[in-house]
Amino acid sequence: MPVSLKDVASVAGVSIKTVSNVVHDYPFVRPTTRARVQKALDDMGYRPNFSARRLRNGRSGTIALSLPELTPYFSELAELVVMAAEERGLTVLIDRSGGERTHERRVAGGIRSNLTDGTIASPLAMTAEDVENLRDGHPIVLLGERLSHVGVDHVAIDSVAAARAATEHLLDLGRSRVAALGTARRPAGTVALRQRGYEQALRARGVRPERSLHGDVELFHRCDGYDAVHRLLAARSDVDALFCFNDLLAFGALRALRECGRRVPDDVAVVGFDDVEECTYSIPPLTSVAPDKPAVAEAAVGLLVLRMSAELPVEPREVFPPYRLVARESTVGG
Amino acid sequence: MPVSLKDVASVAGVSIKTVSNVVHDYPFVRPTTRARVQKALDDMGYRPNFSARRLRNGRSGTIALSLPELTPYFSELAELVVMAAEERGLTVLIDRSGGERTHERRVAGGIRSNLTDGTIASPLAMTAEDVENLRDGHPIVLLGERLSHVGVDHVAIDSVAAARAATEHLLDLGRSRVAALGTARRPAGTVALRQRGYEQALRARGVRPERSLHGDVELFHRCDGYDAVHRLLAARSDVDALFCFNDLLAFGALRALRECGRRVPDDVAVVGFDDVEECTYSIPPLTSVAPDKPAVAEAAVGLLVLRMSAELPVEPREVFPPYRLVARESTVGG
DNA sequence: CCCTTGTTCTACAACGTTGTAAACACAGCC
DNA sequence: GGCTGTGTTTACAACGTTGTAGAACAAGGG
Repeated sequence: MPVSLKDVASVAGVSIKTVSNVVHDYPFVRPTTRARVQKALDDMGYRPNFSARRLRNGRSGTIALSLPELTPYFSELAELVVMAAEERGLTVLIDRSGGERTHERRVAGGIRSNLTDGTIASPLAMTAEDVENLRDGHPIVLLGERLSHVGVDHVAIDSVAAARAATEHLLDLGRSRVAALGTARRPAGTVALRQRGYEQALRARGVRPERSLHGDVELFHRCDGYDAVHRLLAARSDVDALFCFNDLLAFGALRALRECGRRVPDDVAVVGFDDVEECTYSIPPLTSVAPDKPAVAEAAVGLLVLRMSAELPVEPREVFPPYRLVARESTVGG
Repeated sequence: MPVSLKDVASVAGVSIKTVSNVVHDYPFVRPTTRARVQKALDDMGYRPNFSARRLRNGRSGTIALSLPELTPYFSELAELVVMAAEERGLTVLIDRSGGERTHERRVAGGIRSNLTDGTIASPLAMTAEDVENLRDGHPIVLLGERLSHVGVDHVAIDSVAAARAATEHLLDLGRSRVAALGTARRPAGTVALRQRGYEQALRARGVRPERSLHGDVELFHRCDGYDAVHRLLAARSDVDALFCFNDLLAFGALRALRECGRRVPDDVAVVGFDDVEECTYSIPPLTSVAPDKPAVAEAAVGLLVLRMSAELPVEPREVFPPYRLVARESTVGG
């Protein structure tokens, strides 16, 4: 039995609008009236009805965060997005899209339909067309580098440069047979960029990229890294370094390497990507590319707020938050 | 510029209600009319306005999942809750409460106010009173064993029995100086239950619990486990087993043990709690108490749906999903 | 032909909120 | 007393939706 403005109004003996005015700290309310209304408000435990507000003024104060999965990196990012949004008085609706295209469409389409004022999405399976179609007027900010050609706001670290730095770090250690873990037969999006950075680094040192040093995967989970490393070592037992396209792959790799009797970093040096908290505690601790996650979250929310409050269409913007390579024992020894 | 029923109606040349009837598959619509309306619906890209629906019929089809943090266990659980809710046509709004009392109140109070139809909460800092006060009519299901005395639906594994089983597992391995990691000076909620199970197991084997085998922590993060183990080993270098109240503590412990030159499980056997995915890939893989997470999620959503659809007050129910101990190399060797 | 029954469609009200505009009270001033 | 201005309060409409009630029409039975 929720309490409405009407209920409060009748108890306080004023009009609905006056109660609304008190709730919103409208200045022209007589102090005595304000006190009386406030008391009724408190006594009755009034809570505004967000649906009605939203219906009335077209804003819900809620944004959607659509993530393919709640893996560690996305979880850490989600925490930061929630905090950044909170500072702006926004509530975040976290949606796990599962990376299935249909569902992601539903988010950008269905949920946005009046539940949220905007969406921050990390699209795994949406095409540029999907985004274009479903956006129509609904503010969207994309996380990650896919679809960068679409006219949409965009937040992503420079994956090519970061991947290149990670690979160079391994080369600097004197490793020459650096494998890439996370490649794909038909690389797209993030995979393509990291793969490019990896190859750039090799070529810059005069090392020829070899297909046999690719560890192809379907997904970016621990088990994919684990399986791929077993396959990789079977084919190329001389691998002496591993650049993993994300940390989960690296954790799977660490385990597989151990099972194959390779010491890390002595026999094989390993670098990950994302710098999730687990990196500090894995054995050995994992060297990783650390995107400035607070900056990513802040930029995403900031861009979205901007776009939500924009009256006129705004030129799509791209933000490239900083990153750095955090060297730990998986490359530089104990 | 969202499309409303009115817009579609005027294009299709029918009344608003007829469009609504088509949208809802109301049977008494002439096929020709239905086709005409459906075409307009599709052409114009009509999307229902959830706020208006919610306002009109008091249901939003959204439930809140309020978690203290997006740590691995909660992330895995959240995924399952989202899936369980999806099967029932519900959208989940994940809210990271941060474990701060004020915020958790806001969720059970503020957000519930008409954004969601119900709340699944894992309360860390709410008192029984808080829950009682803020519930009033709003369906709530609690995860975890705190506040079990409150008249609220409740889903939690039998923490005492599970903790006891974990401790017994260590004792069965012949360990006699089993430390508990995650204790508190003033144990409450989950901590108190797991501590009780731990002590029950010891006493059942005629082992006297010792205060010096407690590893007190503030929080349940990796770093807390790490710090506590360093302190513990400084005080009691004879520890030969470690029962950690959650997996993150255990991961911190694994690292600290390694730094102190203890081999796992040879010198110290380690058991965790929650069985997060990371357990399979840690080095060594971590023995852990594995709650049936899908069952937990299913039960929570099921109870909530029941309560949401209940006309009359329903007797509060408690569900205890099963759990099992998954033995891995951190206790049973490589 | 009227009456009933069934199908198809519509008008209206209401959910709770807030912006607009206007009403009202009461100063101070000509 | 009428005017202007300022402060305080209110009535009304509208946001998009759906339940209720009933209108309009056709078919079938007496």
